[in-house]
Amino acid sequence: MTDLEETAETYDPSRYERPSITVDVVIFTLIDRELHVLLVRRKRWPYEGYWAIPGGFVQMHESLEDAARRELEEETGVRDIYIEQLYTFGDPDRDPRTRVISVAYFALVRADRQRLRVSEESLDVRWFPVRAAPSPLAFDHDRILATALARLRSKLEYTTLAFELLPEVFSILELKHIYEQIFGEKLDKGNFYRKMRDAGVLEETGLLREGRGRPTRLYRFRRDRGDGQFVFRWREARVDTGESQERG
Amino acid sequence: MTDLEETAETYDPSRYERPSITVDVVIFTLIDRELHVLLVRRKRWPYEGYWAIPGGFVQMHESLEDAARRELEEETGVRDIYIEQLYTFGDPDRDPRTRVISVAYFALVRADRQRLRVSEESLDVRWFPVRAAPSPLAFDHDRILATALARLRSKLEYTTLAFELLPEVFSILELKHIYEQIFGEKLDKGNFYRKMRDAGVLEETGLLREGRGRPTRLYRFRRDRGDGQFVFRWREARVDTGESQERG
DNA sequence: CCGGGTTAGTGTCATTGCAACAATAAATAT
DNA sequence: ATATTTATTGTTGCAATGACACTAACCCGG
Repeated sequence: MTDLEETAETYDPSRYERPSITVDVVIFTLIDRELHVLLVRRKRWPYEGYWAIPGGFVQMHESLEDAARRELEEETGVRDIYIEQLYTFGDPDRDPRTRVISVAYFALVRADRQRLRVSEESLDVRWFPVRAAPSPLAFDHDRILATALARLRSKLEYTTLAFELLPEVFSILELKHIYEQIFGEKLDKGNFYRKMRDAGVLEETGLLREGRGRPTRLYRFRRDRGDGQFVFRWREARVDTGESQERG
Repeated sequence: MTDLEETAETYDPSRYERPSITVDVVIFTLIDRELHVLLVRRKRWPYEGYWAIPGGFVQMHESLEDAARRELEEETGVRDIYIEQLYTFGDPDRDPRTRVISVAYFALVRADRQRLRVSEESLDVRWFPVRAAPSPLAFDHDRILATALARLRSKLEYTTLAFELLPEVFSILELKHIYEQIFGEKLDKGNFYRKMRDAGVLEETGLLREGRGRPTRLYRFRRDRGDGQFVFRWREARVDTGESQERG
């Protein structure tokens, strides 16, 4: 029942008709304090000319996450970033050519690390503000994008994920801006300060940034902490991070 | 880059070497007030004689969830239950025969619905108490089981999932027992009562169950509510529900 | 019929977390 | 100087929670 059932001798991989497997990677970043997503414009049928989430085939020797990282690097030139598996989309008719099952990943890139590189396989590659992304996207990619956004929102509440979107050094109010952007609601300045200070995940750099008003203290994210008891919670509502099911 | 790149004419599915795709389903239920998981004993190489999580091939025409439900029914005869996608496991060497990618699902069956049916494809099929499950399991199934348990624990905190493990009609203290079992810690009787009563997801049946002491009031789960603002939270700690990443 | 055992269910209260919002601090622009 | 802008800290009241003590309803044995 489990997995394949042949013995070593009788097993023949070509006996079964098999779906194709791709990984698609939803990459978010922050540009001009706004959340952006990376899309590529398709060169060929089907959905020629449509924008799509970058992705590609899983090769036989690499793990799924390796495949996602490889595709990501081929697409953007960025490495060593935050990435996690999102959901696997496998409706029989999501691709008109053949059965294609896509393991979707979800990635965050730092604002100061963008070195976008256009691939030869597509017409164009661009960052879109998530609020102004083209629609519809190719295949079921609208749904994948929506799932990624839900996951992002959900995890912001109880992880330290927001820091992955910021540059090395940042101010508390820049961090607050991210939360507001992604939650789509205003947060109280004072309460935000307190919560962040007390969370113990910020390291003071001693740096100041001059501006129109009082200069801002700049902080660094303490990676050593954070992956522990850390829980933000800004409101009661919970959104599903997975799909049908979860909110988890 | 996204998905396949051939045109209609040049596309040839056999051009690429492809992994095999299976679904594995981790099924939990409650027997004698204890959490159990369904395992099957393998008949053939590899891992002959080892216990494994039930699963099987995805057919070309069916969705992943349909595949999971079909396998589940073939294995247990149970239908119309709670099921959700868990995680996709795809390490290149997780199966010694060939590359096999497994989309794992996570299911809960009601205690009063078990009609276990042994399949012909395996030596045995049995419910194991999760605390006393055989180890190691076949393939990477220990890891899959651990992931499912983490997801279960996590979702109990903010969903109404616990009810899926109970019979139609139950007492509040039975519900409390589930939480205690799965969280592995004692909960306060009084606080539990209040929380459940105020959550607005219980419907009084008027029924009583006689026992040694004072009779218990029996309740029904209000499916109409629940999938809304409903949030239980019994402690601060959060565990990841996915894998590397989540808790979501 | 009375008191102890057992399980079910309610009340009380002090602590904590958090949100609203007011106040102060440190710079720039005119 | 004084207004303006942005940053940071204080105060306060409410609501959720946890610890724990208490009451309720049944059985049973004398």
